[in-house]
Amino acid sequence: MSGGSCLLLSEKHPMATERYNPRASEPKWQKAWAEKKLFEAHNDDPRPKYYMLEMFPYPSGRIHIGHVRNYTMGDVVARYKRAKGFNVLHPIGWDAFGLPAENAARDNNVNPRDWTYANIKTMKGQLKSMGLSWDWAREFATCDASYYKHQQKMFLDFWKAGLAERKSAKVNWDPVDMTVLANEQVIDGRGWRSGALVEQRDLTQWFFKITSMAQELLDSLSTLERWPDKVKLMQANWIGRSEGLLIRWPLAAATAPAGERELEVYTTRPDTIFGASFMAIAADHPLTKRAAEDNAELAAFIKDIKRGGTATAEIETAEKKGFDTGIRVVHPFDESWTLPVYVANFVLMDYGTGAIFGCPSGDQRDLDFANKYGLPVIPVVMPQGADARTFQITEEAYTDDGVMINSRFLDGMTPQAAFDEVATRLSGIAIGNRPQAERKVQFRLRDWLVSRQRCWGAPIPVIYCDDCGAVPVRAENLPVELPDHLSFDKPGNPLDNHPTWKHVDCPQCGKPARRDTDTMDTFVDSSWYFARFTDPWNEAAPTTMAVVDGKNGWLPVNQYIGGVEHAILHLLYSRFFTRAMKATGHLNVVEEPFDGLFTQGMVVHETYRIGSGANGQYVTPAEVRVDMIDGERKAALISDGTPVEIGAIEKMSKSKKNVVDPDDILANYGADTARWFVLSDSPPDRDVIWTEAGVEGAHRFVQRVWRQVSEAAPALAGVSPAQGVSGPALELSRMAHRAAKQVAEDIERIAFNKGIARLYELVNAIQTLAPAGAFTAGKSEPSGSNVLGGGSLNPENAPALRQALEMLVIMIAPMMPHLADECWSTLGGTGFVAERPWPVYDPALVVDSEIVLPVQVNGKKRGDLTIARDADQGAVEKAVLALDFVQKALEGKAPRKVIIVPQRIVNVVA
RNA sequence: GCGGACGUGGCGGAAUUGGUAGACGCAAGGGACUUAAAAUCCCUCGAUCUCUGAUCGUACGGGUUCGAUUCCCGUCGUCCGCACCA
Repeated sequence: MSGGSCLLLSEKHPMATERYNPRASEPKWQKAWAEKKLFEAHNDDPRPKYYMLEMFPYPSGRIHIGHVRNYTMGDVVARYKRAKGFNVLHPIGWDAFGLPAENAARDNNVNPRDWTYANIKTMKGQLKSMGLSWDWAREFATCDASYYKHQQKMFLDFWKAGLAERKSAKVNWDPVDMTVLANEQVIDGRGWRSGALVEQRDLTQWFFKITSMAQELLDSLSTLERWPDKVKLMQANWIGRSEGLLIRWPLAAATAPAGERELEVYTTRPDTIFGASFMAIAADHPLTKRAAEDNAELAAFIKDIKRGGTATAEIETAEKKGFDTGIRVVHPFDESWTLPVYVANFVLMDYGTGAIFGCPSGDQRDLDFANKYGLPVIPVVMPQGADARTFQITEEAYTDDGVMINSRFLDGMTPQAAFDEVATRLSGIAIGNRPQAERKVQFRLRDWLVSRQRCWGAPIPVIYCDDCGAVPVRAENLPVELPDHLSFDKPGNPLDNHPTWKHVDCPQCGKPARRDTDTMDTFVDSSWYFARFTDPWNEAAPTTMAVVDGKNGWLPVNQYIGGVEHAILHLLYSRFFTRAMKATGHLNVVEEPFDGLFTQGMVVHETYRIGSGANGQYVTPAEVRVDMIDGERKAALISDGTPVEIGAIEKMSKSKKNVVDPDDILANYGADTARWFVLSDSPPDRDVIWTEAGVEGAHRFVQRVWRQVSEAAPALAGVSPAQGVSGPALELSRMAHRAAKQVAEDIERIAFNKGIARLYELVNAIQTLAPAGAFTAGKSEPSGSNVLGGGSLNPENAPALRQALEMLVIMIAPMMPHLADECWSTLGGTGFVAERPWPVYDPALVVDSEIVLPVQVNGKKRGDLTIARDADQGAVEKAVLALDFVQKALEGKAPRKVIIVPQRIVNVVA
């Protein structure tokens, strides 16, 4: 066992059959498929449509093993669906805008465009060697002007429709990437790409109004039956709906700054209103600003918490701090009850109203705050059955359901009833022209900030004129193309620094004006590419209404496959974009872009390290050999035998060096072996551990199939396939037909590992019933248990063997398409396997006429009963009670009960 | 802190609605073939014991059931998402 090179393919064999050589075979078939345009879909093909899509790659330079797994899975589904008679659309393109190109451009003094297209060329070559059944005729990159032109058109359409707007807001600023980020792109307070602590800045930027669809995006999750629950839950949490009450608290006149009358708060727990003991408002709250005008101490406090609070991450860990403004509010249900108003560092200005009422007994954070500042703690909800007179809250808030106490007219109610009672009463009281409280649904979701201060993206097609303001670029002037030359000499956005690009005349008045030098978030590019694939040739419009969706259209994507890391960002944005496209006339009916979603696991690998601690150095699997020494796996450097420590199994990463290069695998073993390996063993949604031994196992299987087929082929020349009727031929047909049924079901359910196990079983059975080698070598063993007779293939059995092998070849084709075609042509088949339909199984062959029923006594298996499949319950019971071990267990007594689960099991209760 | 998922041999994992636990693969051990190696083929492979059989066994402790890997309650552990969201 080693992680190093492999010589398998260069070995010479004196045996009759040559080893299968993927290096010769795979390019041959890839070329033949391309020439036949086998995988190009036609929009006017009358067969039922099936749209199979994998998340398209970013052209980083080289493919990684995760691509191999993702695209193999999609290819299995695409090839299978073709065999099932569908007109399959299986396109590929490039998510080609983004920061790595800019960084490469800056560091190596190249044009980001050249860098990107060179990478695409390299990766395209690599991916083509995998034999994926993609429709390359529809390929595009999002950095093609012919693509982003339409995106710019849709941006303007969204603007016109009120789905995009320019507004000033507090935004996340990434100080390393020097750009703003959307909320979704801030992870643990850091930029999703740079990892830098994100700062808050007030800027005027473009937003897509995704919040206007918050309710709809939430509700429609329940219609996505073929999405993982996990992803739906993550989206639901992200949208973060809550139901509450907006309550206006009058300020006590003597304590309020001049002109200030009330404080409006949002709460989801109005039932706890009699447990309120303080109000807390954000540092940015207007009332805070008023209060600080003549309170230097407060002003200093605000300055202090704002300094600590520029970075989101710091807010999260900061100690809870408050400052009593001296302002008092009056309790809505008791004019004589006033509560202090604090400025607190834990209250966020951009959620709710930026103000809360604190109920210490029902909220841990409020309790901590109250204990710190000596504020009252009044229990208002207690568990069922507790004693209201003695129930107390000291260190731990009570947040569960229960009974209302210490709450006057709410006492004895459930919190839910109390919620409604408070809502009803306060809604009925008017202050000025408005009720004192109203029900309000609040979302956590914020609008999608799409402006980026970057040069390698789709330009925002807006011109700013001193007189006319923000003016859309005229449709006939689209696309707004990026300039050919970009200079990274100066800091900041090269588009902004460009000497001429931004200077244009106002489309409205003709006066000199300036372009928007921001580009769109690259997640905009990937929010509609799936729609563009349906007709990438349309120059006039983003989509062609006749084919994009609806009766004769492609969308929604039937099966989408990609990484779970896009569970929120890409998938939520795409769902919004699809709705926005429908609203602006770019789609007919579809609102959900992806009917079926599958999130595949990662490819992980052991790590290898020399030395430990700070001196430890990771080494690549290719440099290491692993041997079994005294039952223990030991690793050492191949070069000089230096001992190497075997570390944890982790996601492949450059820093841990636990990467395997797909190119090496493809060169050593071929695409089919790589494809087969990434599909076997682990369920597709879980991580798969890459091991050299596993790859070699996959390669052994490739050779086994080849040997089986190629050695039987001469004996099968001129034989027509047919089902076997008896003996080993019948058994062979049973196995093949059963596999045809099961493998299809497994692929439909995206359980490729199980389908592969079935195929192993089938090959094992074929090998037992028709031993390879017997056809060519003179040393066969004639036997009644296989299809041979007298040392060669019994002619009576030949049709069944031919059928089983043909079925096998068609069934392995989705996973190992090159080997399948090589086998197919060796068997004398015409055309390509990809043109063959999926084998139809004979239902009579997949059920046995006799079944083996396990027999339990008192729930423990004691033996089997072989009986006719259609035997009735009475016959089964009789036969069971006659069994030796049952008789013995019953000791002559009658059974208390006999439970017969038809076709499954019998349990005798003694 | 909140929400969710998961826990099965030496390893990856099967077991479709509660019905034979360990399919299939990997690793390991033994054998055949070979001058030798590779390749290939055959056999063994959850644990224990009084070994032609029996007992135990799906993280741990309970429960429901004729029957539990599967359902319920509790404990422990691992992973993921969100996180001062009022």
